[in-house]
Amino acid sequence: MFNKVRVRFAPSPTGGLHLGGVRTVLYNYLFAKKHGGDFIVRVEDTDQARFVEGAEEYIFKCLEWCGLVPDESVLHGGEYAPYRQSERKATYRQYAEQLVKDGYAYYAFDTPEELDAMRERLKTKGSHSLQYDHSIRMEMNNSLRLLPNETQELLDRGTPYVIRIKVNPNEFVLFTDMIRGDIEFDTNNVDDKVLLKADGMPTYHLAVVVDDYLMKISHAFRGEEWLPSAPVHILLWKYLFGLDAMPQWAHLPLILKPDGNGKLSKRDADRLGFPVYAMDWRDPKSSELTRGFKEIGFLPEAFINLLAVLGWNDGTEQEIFTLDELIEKFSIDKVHKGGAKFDFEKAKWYNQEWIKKLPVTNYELRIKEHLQANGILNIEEEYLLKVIELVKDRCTLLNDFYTQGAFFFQAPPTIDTDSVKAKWDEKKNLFFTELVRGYQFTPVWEHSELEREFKEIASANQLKPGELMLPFRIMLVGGKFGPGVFDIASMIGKEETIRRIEHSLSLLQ
RNA sequence: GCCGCGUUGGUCAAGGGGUUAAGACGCCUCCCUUUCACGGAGGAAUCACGGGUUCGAAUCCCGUACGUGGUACCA
Repeated sequence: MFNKVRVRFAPSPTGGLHLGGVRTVLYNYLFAKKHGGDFIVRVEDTDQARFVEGAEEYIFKCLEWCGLVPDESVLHGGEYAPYRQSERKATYRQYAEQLVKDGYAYYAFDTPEELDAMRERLKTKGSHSLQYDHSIRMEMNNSLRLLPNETQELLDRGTPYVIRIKVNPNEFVLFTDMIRGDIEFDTNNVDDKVLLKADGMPTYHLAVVVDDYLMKISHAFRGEEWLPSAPVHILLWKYLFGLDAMPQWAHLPLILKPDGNGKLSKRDADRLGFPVYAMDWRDPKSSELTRGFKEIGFLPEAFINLLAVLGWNDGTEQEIFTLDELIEKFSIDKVHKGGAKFDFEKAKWYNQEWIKKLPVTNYELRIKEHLQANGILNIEEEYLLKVIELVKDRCTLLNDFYTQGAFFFQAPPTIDTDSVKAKWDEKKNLFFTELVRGYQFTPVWEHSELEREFKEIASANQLKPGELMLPFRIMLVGGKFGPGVFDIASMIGKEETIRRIEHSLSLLQ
């Protein structure tokens, strides 16, 4: 009988939720749901210096938007509460002390200045490593070097200290990563990481192991940037709970910036003009706003979809997946080892596909919001639906519905008369004057009737419809884009059509 | 510097000893369309490099290069 699958996403509430973070959530979620397991969100707020107001609520809002609902979290409750590490502070100390007692960890009293000095010393000595490790620890101010009574005295005096893991040299730490296979670390290269900070908070290293144990996590997914510290975690598992209880690890590939190299960061987004955060994030200190995928006009279905296939595919040609399909088809051994460069063009393509795939009613409200945000009020439901149907093929983002459809609601603010002027003459002027007169008496204001009449007046004036269509379009739309002209005319109605023709005519005088 | 991980077209990628090395995005050409899109047809890679192993390697092994991550009382 296997233990129940339990996975966790462990964000630290320090700012916007990065794309890579959402993908980590997604893979966690897919894996859990595929195996009938639980998806837990645990807030890793052990660094009080980096705490950011509102970041936690923001993360949950992003997850909600994405449709990735946790089974247990600070918000959703659960039997392993609390799910906020700052509220579990006392627990970690207990385990840290236990490690000291068992000889796997020690107290270190070195001040930050002393640590700097130590690194400086090693640097000038030409050392390969500047780490606080087995090679240097007997020269430092810690309970390993000090006599027991000296240590006790420092402790009694309330000297600030940290607890560090004692990594033995000349050993090999081996483990099997679900994505990368067997990985081996030489403990000579592993440093004595701080487990418990001077403020009594655990570092990530201690907290992740303790909580994964206490919360019965079965599989641990995290970014590749954690790989180098994996041996510390494995050692901790060995010393504290035994390797048998340890979850299986999976280190996910990174999402790289599209140009150059390196991890995709918020800076790149600003530079290249696309978002990296799931939703808008406003920094409470600087009040600087960083745009999110949601607000820029992405559908959550598309966002999830494009993230899922950035580093994973099911081996077939399928590219469009619903969440349910992803749950069904996801498998960890199809996840790539190498990082993937993020391609915003392809991201937009996914959104476009989802706009086409989803029923309009799914996102109609969001389009309405975009229109309203741009000053188009008084939107009638039925009319909006027709507009959406007419322009959706040319929209990749939700706010494209404004640029592609605004003229259905209001006269274009500018008319591209330059595109007309070159071939404009009195004959055409006359044609449109007659068209206005004709349209005034059109009995049925409808596509085919309008087109029939248009062509009739054209041939009466010995003009080809072809050379009149573009001017007509520009009069109604303002530029060279949009659906069929007669569709537009029939939509905006007789009065408005005539008004726009006359307005353009006056501009062309 | 040291340690780890990675490397198939511009990008995402299939492919795991014998293939004309899929497909998608983007780009270009053409068709459709009296606009723009949508849609359709086509064009562009010998798999980082060098050695092996093998009758045969993008696929296995070893080096090198390059990239990337870590090297904090941050996660």
